[in-house]
Amino acid sequence: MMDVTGFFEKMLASSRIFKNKEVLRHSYTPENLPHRNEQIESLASILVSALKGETPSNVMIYGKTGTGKTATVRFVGRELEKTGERLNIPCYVCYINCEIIDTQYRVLATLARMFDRNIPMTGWPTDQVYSEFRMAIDSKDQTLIIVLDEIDKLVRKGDEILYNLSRINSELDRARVSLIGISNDVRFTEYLDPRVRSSLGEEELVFPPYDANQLRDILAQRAEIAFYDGVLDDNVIPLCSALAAQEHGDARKALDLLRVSGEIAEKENSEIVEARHVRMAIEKIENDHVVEVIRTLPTQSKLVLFGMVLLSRRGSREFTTGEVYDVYRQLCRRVGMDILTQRRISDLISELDLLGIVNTVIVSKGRYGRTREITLNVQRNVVASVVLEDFRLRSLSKVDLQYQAKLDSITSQV
DNA sequence: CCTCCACCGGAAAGCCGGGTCA
DNA sequence: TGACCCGGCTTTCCGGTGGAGG
Repeated sequence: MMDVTGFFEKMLASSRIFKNKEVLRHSYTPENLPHRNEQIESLASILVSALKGETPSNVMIYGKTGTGKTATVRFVGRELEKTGERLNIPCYVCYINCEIIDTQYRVLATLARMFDRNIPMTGWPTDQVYSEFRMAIDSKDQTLIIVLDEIDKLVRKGDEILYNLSRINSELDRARVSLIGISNDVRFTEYLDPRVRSSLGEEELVFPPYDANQLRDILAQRAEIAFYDGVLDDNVIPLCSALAAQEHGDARKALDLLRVSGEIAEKENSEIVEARHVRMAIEKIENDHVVEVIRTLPTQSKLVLFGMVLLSRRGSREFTTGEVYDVYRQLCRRVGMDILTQRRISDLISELDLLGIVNTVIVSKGRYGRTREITLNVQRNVVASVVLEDFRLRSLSKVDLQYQAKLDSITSQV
């Protein structure tokens, strides 16, 4: 039997990089938020009504991912609750992520459960859940701030819930409710009932992306807690910030980059994190992303992609829609899948282009027609190994080489 | 200058699984 | 429960096209 305790201790002791890695995760809400004072103050000035026993206006918050929307709301919400407690004025902030809780029923059930009501996962009429929730909160004089993060995800399934929540105050005697909606899509309100839209958008806050300098401050602040002193090379944080700033000023990406850089350094038992680790991290993140994208592709698209891998192993790097379609058809027969039309495959290829997995250019070869010229944009072996994970395509791995020979003989004849 | 290749890409309709409503 | 609807995927049909070769 292995000495497990010693094993873990050894691993822990060998980590000379991270002091507290949790700080670099998205879920962490820091003690203060650099470069968000303006937004914090605006939000606080709206929510302060709650401490005066009034109903705060509803707020819509817009901003791209990684601009600190959620962190700011969490932060201000926490301060509000703390202050309320101190002054003995009950204020509660209910945070709901609509990407996970994405139906009217589940939102109401989750809210009601926060007030200790027992609601079954499913089965009750929605009205009943609603009134259960209403009674739960109306039991005493209090202010409730309901935060609906990623609210656009909820709206796709109908705005009834928003309508109900936005007019709930008229059915309450003692409690007060106000809503905060968070969205990264500015246009989502277009699909709303005008009444809901105006009620929800009483106040609006916009979170601009961070620039490189701001990101640097954010990273520096977190790095201090996350890393041991002196393990970060001086140019690591500027590099991470600059790279993330190029890419839409997303603080989440910057933090990921920093964390992965540290993980890589740790794995290779390096004493310090250097610029080269950051560059490796970019590659790893990029690669993981590509793998994930390919993995979640429909099987048909994977087959098309696999055909492209085979084609690209041949002499020339680029190939046409027609060539891809021919190979694709043969692969379909091999694995016993339905053959889609060329029109459809053409669309699948466009999607792959959009995803950045391939590059396509429409070229005219005069007499020999007009077609897309396609090049693979990712490593062949990565594509092949991920595609072959698909259980319907397993049989291809054996076929691969013989097939390659056959393909070569066909193309050499032409 | 015209032809004609090999495909592009829009429009519309069919199919299918899932959800809704009376 | 069955009628109905919806959205995603796919097929069918078809007009459109840049440029090598005649």
